[in-house]
Amino acid sequence: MTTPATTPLDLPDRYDAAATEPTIYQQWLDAGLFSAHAERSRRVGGDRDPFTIVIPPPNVTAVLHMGHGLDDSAQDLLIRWRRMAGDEALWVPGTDHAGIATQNVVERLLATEGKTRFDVGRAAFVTRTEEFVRETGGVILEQLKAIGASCDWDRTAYTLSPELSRAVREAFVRLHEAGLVYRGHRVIHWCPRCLTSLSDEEAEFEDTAGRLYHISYPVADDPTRTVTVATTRPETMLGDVAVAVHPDDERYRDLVGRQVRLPIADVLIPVIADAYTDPAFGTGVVKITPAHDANDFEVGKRHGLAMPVILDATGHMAEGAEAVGRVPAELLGMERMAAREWIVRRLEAEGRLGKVEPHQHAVRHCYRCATVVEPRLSDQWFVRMEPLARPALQGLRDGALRILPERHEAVYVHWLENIRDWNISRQLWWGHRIPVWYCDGCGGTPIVSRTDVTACPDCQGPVRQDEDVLDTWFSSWLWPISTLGWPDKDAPDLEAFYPTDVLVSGPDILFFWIARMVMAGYFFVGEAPFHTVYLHGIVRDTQHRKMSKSLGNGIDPLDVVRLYGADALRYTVIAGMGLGVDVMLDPDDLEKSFATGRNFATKLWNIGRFLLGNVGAEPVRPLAEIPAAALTRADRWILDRLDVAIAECDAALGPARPAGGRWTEAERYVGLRLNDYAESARRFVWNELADWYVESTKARLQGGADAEDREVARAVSVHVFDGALRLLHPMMPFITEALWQKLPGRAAGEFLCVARWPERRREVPAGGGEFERVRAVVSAVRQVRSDYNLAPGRTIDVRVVPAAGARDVLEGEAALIGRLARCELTVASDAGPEAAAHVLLAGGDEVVVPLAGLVDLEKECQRLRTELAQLEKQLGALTARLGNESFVARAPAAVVEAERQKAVEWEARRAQLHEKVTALCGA
RNA sequence: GGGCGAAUAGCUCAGUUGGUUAGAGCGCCUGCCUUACACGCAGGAUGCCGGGGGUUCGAGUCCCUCUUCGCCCACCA
Repeated sequence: MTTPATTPLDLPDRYDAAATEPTIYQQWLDAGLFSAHAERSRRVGGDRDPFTIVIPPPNVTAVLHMGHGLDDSAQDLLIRWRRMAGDEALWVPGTDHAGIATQNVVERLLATEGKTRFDVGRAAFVTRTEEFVRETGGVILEQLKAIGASCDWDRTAYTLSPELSRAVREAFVRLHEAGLVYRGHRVIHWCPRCLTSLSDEEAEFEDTAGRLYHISYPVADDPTRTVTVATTRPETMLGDVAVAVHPDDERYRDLVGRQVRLPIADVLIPVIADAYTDPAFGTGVVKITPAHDANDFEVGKRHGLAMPVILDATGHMAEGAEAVGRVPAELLGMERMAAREWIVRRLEAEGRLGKVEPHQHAVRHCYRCATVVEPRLSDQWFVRMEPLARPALQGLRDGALRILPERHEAVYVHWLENIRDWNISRQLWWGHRIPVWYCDGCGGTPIVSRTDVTACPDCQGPVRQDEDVLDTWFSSWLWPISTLGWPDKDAPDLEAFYPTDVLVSGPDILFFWIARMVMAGYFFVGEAPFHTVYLHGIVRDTQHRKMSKSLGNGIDPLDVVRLYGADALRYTVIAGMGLGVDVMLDPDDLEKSFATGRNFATKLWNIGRFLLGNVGAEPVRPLAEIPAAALTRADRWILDRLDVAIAECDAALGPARPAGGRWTEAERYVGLRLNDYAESARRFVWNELADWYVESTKARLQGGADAEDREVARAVSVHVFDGALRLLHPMMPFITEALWQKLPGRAAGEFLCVARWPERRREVPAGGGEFERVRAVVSAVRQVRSDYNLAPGRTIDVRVVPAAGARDVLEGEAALIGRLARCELTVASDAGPEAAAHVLLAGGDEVVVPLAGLVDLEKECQRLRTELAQLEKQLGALTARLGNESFVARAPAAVVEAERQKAVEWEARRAQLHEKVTALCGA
């Protein structure tokens, strides 16, 4: 190894992410760079636009997985971008107490001790859970630091904190005061394992292969007749109170009003007519079980039917209210699936079982434990959603709110337009206790209160609080307002930072969380909580399966950080993050999955090592002080390319906020193309800065032949590398910060993290400029070298015959071309007679590589003839198009003009090629 | 059952309102340890843009249809 272990600037020859990243992160923290200052917000008289993101709060007991890695990388990118752009950037971190999820975890812990939560009791269980959260919770927030998340940790929130709990109570009470919270008695989704009710969203459909059982019920007053019902759930039949047919169904019209005998339970139930029945499905007769099916419940209400309960909370057979005598003794206490088997066998024995068909249907499952949900009749608290949905819909239509990708807007609208009331009570112990108290003494109306109630206001007697807790999402939907200080009306953060800006999330919680936040924002504060919803894709494995713990196909982001660094992780996921497109990673090959990011980080490091090492520590001259004439063609080119890169990155990231407060049609779906941003920045750094500018500047920086020119090269090099680091910083914060701080002229305590986002020096004119000519000649020579297998070390003679007006450029850059292409370049007036390889460039320059003994004239002619034939074909098509009157008349003038110009160029090139072929190869 | 989306190089995906010879990363092939980088450099190959039909001067892009896949929603037991 000839390279010294370290350069004078102390840049190791291999970037050590593991050693660098924690140090840098600590520097940012120590400097307080992530802390937002409310008073700087323009909304309260400051001079900065606020830019706020609230993190989708992970479950407090969660550990970081790749989904977070993606989600939080995107958020950090946006926050860092805006921070650099001069906004007062606030990223609010925090966690969610996650009612069912956390309770389940602690219950599993108790189970290892052979106990249930009922053994320890409510108070002790809650204490135990609090301890568990205190000990193990919040790990994920520490892990976020490892990936560089620039959250304002002083504002870390927790849905079950006293502050946020106060917001939850306030919200409940206000909704109640507005008549939007009510107690409802109806069939809801019940998880017999979690022992709680669930909202519609929490009871997820899953296609399941079931069976459709046909059961015949004898008609009571006609022993010769039976009616056959079809059901997927025979175990519920003991709760039947009727069978229903469609009012217009001729087959059963005469039976309506008569009775049938319910097998096994042996009770008489009526045949009723109800339009709910679909005559085309099954037999056209449906059994009605109001206590165990939401639809049947509605039918039961319409017909004033009894609602016998035959399953208990745990999903075991029981005789509840109005069901006494219906369930045979052997069945009592039997689990529902076993009961199904038992009943089917019994029906078969009694000759009541008809055909049993395989039946594919959607069955609801608990979203936390995947247990089949049991519809259950019970009393729950509900939120009337329709009034809340209206402004949320209007906000989207008005452009106060946009959702990217666009297609999700339709999903959002459809859900809100068909919104159903929200069951917010959970029969859990972990969560916000519902702020309702009952007085058993006087039995008056329930007391809904912001503060704890200790005695009945009417009779002074004892009161008891509602046993239930609120749905976890009832605290989550307040997140953008509660974390900023609501319900304090004059909370400084609320005034300075609300509404927030972008909400970043996967599409899976659009209904659970995002749409509800919008509703809460409008209802409680009167404004949408953010103007942009950015929905990214899901992380999947190579078989396109969602990464999950149970499948064991997950990737631990911390493994990736340890192996390749946070920057590599971030770059990889962001470069792969098309708008709304899933990101595919291979959990079995981290090397391959993250090579993109790791390779790019290494490249960047090496550019830095070279440039910083050769530029030295002396401050460079400001670009503005360098006369234009002192800039080389390469200098001008790379400065232009930087401007192009800045323009492309700005365009890809898009408008930070709607210019006029509302999204206009023109800008509504623009921006947040994170992968485009990544690609533009990468292309500039790698394919332009490293491949061309650094290569072409080596001699100027190292040679020292011309001290004045070296200063120019130093200044331009530092300027463009600085620009590159700024462009990359939101995506790769650590390595860019490490390099940036070593740029010459940096004072101690300066941070890229808060340096200004780059701005273009000028509009970049169209056309490649003179340096493009240099690049084309170099590429042509390299191609010839490769075609003829010339050893890289061998310097060859090359002649170039310039196009009209290009002589100065080529003569001026002959030395540079010679270095880049390893050749002795002479500018000639004609190609010369001997055997040589010829490349005719698009700009009209001709590169001639005489290679005595190597060049095969036949081959050269073949190549040139092929090229000529191809060009003639294309030119023919172009000429035909231009000769087409319809085209000329109907195509936009600019298009026609462009085609004309192209035709002129092609014709010139054709002539040149033709001449070359004639001269070289004869007719 | 309803709605939405996707189908482009071996793989993952770009391709903006129709307008040059359809691009990138990874992979692959050839040659190189050229004193920043082999996690690299230089060069290269690979596409009936899912099938069919239509609109248009012009279609990967718009319309219809078929096929395949995916997602969301849904009270047919």
